Amino acid sequence: MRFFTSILRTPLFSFVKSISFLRPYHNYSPALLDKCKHLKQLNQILSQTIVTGLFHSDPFVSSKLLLNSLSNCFHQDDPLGFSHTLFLQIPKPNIFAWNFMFRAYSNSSCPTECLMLYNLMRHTQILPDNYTFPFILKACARLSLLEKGREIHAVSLNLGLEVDVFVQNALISMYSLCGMVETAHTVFNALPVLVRDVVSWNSIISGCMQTHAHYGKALKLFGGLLGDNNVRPNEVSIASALSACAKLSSLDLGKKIHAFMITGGFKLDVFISSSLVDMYAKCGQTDDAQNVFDRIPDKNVVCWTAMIACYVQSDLYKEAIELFREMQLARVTADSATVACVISACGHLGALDQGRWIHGYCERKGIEMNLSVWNALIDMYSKCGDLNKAFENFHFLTQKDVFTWTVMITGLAMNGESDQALQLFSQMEVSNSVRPNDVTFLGVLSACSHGGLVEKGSHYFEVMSQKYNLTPRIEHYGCMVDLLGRANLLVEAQKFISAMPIEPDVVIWRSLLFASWCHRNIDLAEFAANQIEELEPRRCGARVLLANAYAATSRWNDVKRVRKAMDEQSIEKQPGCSFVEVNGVIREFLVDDFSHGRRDEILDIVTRINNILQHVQVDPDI
DNA sequence: GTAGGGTTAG
Repeated sequence: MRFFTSILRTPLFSFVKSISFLRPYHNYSPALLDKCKHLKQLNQILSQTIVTGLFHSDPFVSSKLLLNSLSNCFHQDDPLGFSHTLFLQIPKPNIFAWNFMFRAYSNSSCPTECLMLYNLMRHTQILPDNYTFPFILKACARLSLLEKGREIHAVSLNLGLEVDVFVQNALISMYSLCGMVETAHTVFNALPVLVRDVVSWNSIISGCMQTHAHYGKALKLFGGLLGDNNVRPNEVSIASALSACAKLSSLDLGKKIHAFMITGGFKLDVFISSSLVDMYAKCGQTDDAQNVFDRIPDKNVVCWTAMIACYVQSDLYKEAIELFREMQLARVTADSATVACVISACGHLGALDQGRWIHGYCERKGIEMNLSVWNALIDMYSKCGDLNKAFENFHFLTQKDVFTWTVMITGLAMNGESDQALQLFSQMEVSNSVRPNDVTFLGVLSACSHGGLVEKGSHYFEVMSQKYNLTPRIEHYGCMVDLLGRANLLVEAQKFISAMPIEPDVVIWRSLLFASWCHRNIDLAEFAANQIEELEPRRCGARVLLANAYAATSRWNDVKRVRKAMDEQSIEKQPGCSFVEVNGVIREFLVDDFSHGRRDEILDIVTRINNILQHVQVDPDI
């Protein structure tokens, strides 16, 4: 192909062009071109049209050839290069040829090229038409070029396209993707009711969803679409509405839309099914998500990822990794969204070997390493205790977002590096590129708590609301109680709880109970345990801690009393549980659980597994 | 022309 591309630029090409009038025209056949699926065939036809002169004299022929090369996309590394060269050889491309190029570039990885070509066209006699504008506006939207978009809008008005529904729909999308939802609404409202179609509705709905997170507004608009007698919603409308329900965790409405879909005879395609899986997942309905997922016949990467993400969101990390494995066996290649979820699962399990393997998998499979993946990796390495590797990746990133800073700060805090965590937070503030959010402050406060830095903690608690206008959530109050409690400031901790503007939950009382136990304050421990019992009468955690507190002060009768009460109410102690990675295999261990064998037996099994693994050739991607 | 999945958390 490269050979041919270069031919187009050579003097030989000009020579053939100049003698082409000598040849007859009858070799070209449009029907033949429609069937052409290989570069070699296209080259043959193209050569014929050049030799016969048709390529340069008949705009229909050159446009048809261009369209064929674009739709076949012959070269994977540079999918549009060949077509672009071909296009430049057309002496006076008609509007069809221009629009083919605009369409291709507006969907490509370099939409800028679309605008460059548009500028080129504006220097010719050819005027844009109603097909041109949607492509150019899409390129503006993808590049967030609001001013350029406005300019194009003005040109379209000059050409009298204010009631063309294709152009208006593209304007709605462009304005909302450029952050101008209000203007998008103005365009939508200005469309005569009989002109509006389902794409107009879908465009304004997804506009509300994408950049400004106006999920409630999106659902109201979906209601408006249902009430529009001239338009019937389609699969795109349903997918957007489900996505809004997912974002709002609105299970009732999500179920209603699911029912509406079934009764309305909508096609349950892989797109809608993925939205359904996600909706049930975000509403905490793992079983329903699983049911929908199991029934999807041709599962693609998106629905696999939606289900893996569902497991991660429900803290089912082992299941998430297992499903990823099944996805490998189904020969579906993961993408950046999938690996971000799976890496997160590895982090939560402390599965460093698996996490490293997935890092390598990304490199082997050429998965796009976007910021979400790097953030998940940094988080995974620090959760697994490999702070050096986490830092190495953190420093490697030239662009950092609020997740990047937050995972690193939190990672340092949880590894006991409080001073370093606070230093990094200062760096974040100085860099002034990213604004910390409420989760960043959870990291900062937990660093203070683990380092016993009471004054600093109180300072940052103030900074959070006063400087950054962030309202502390129950989690932040929890950090503060933990901070005061660990520092043996039990009275202050109790006062702090009383002064909280929100009702304390069990986690707050558990922190106080734990601190009271550590510092042997039995009265306060009893008080906190009572509070927990009121909130969670069937759970045993508080009583176990209280019994431990009595034991720590040798109050054996009280220990017996608490244990007896637990027995009488048939409340059993929940066994502690932890995950251990043995040569990349995640094993779950419970306290007093010998299902994996006794210690020497476990070691024996581990040795045997190691021996087997040494002699087995495992496909590294399965 | 419009559509689905992702990273941080006491």
